[in-house]
Amino acid sequence: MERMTRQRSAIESSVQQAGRPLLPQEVLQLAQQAVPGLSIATVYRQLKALVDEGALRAVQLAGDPPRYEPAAHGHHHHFQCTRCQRVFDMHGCPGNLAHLAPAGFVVEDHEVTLYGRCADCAPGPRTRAGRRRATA
Amino acid sequence: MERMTRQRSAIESSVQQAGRPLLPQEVLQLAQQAVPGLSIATVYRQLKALVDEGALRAVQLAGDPPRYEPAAHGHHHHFQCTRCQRVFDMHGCPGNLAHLAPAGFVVEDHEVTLYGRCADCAPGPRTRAGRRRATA
DNA sequence: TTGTATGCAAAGCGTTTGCAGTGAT
DNA sequence: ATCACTGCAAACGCTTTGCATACAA
Repeated sequence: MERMTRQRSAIESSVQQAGRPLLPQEVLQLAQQAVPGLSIATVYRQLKALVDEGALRAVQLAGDPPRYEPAAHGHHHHFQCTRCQRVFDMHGCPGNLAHLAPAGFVVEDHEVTLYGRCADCAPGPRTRAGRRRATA
Repeated sequence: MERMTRQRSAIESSVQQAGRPLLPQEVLQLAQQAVPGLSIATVYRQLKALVDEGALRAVQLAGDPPRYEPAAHGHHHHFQCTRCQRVFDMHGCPGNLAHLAPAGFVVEDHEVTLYGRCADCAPGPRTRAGRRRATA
């Protein structure tokens, strides 16, 4: 079975603690803080293994490379900031989408993604100079 | 400006007449019926140019490479068959999605994709043996 | 004639994989 | 002592790009 290596736990906990879906490169950078010599190949291998085991889920959107998040988060959708490109979780689900499909089509699943400005990048009166970026 | 070459018109009309978003490889195959020597590099170059000019739109979903459709189709969403992987247009739009975003987030756009079985690949009573695949 | 568009092949880029060495069990 | 895991580098698949030629204007 799977062995508990420093690499594996560093990769898994990076994703578990991130609070938003992470790119493989972001996982590498975070996990390298715990395991300096960590290679990108191991990140890819472990991310794939963790997805297969059901610990993580791949979030694929709009031509971007896949991001990874804890599978425990349950059904939800995502919001991508058009300025900083980061992806955030959204709670709630529009539901009742099956009627959009053409006649004779069977709907099994759905994906909803919103695009716009995250709280940090939003324009207008709420903008404060010097606001720090959300936890990476 | 853009020159009207055989390659360009073959590529554009392939996408215009397809009836569903096409992958670059599919565009190549269709356009090669009109221009046998057509190269994949030219397909990529022209697809990019046509998107920049506003004639086509790129449809990007779930880790797949981008597909291309006529920009004239207006706002709509897509359905991807989990069996044949083809992508189809859906008319209609759930609307009222902005409330899903976290407080302070500004929604500018949205993307909705349904997954399931297309009419050709649907299970159950409608299935007929020997049914031919829809026009590729 | 002029310069963009093309075809070919090489280069990129993110991801995957073969291999021999490392280290968890 | 095993044998899965790791790092490295080569291999991959898709897309882009450099370059000399072809051809639309």
